[in-house]
Amino acid sequence: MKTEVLTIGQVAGQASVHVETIRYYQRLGLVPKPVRPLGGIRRYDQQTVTRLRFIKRSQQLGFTLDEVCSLLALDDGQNCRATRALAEKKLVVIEERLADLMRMQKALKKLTNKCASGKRARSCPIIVTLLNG
Amino acid sequence: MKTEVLTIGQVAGQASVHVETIRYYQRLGLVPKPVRPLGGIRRYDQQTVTRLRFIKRSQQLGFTLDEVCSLLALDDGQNCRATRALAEKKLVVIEERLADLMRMQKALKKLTNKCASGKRARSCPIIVTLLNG
DNA sequence: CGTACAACCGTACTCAACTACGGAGTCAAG
DNA sequence: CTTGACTCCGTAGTTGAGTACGGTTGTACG
Repeated sequence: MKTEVLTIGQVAGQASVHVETIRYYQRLGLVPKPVRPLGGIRRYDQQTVTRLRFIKRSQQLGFTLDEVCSLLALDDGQNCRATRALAEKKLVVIEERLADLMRMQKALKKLTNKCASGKRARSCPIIVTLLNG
Repeated sequence: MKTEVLTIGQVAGQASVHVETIRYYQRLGLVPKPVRPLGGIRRYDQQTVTRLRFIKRSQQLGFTLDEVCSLLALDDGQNCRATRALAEKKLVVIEERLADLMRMQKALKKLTNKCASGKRARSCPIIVTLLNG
């Protein structure tokens, strides 16, 4: 049962990450570093690929690497409550960021509309707003 | 007409920024650096406060300092077209980020709901999703 | 055996927008 | 005339998630 057959480059290819990224994650402790046989190169198994995909998916959900660390600590799936807590906290943060961006969107839309509809005003309404609040 | 009466600290206070931030902006060329009288301290006028507020408001709309630089170049208000172009470009970026965050929000909501409604599943659905995509 | 391509490793750099630090000089109040 | 707050200046550190560099081994192919 020799599953450790992949080189770091092959793992990177399968997980669609750069080799350097894997080495970076190893430094952070997110990905285990297989033993290096005397004077040889390290070999990885499929689990590493799985773990990298886990990390990438978590990131796509907005988790930082630090938080991914916590998620990985729960990856036996037996701590649903803790996992859900993390997800809910992240959801709150995301909704705050959403509110922020929506405020910006609204303001910018208003400004560009004012600008577009301007009857060649003496002064650009965007600049005026930025100057005077 | 001696308008240059403020110290950097007073400017900072009026604009609600840190002194160090002003000095940083000066290095970037966003804020002019008044001449320093021989062996004295620099004095600022109200315009500097106005400019700092301009910068802050621009940032609140999502502009980077680099972009604020371009906006400042247009601050005579006579280049409405160029200004609007900047605002519209920014709007696009913001709407992309909004879409991204909304995707995350939706996914996280779905996951936490699954988790909440789980009849003590053997495995946490969040973890399972992260593991298997 | 030679060549070319990987892997290994540590260190340093990137981006943005600051923030911190340390030492020297200046200024106003008491 | 001293004290304490403030200013000036340059340099370095912070955060997060990598990316780049450069030199040394390892390895697969012919």
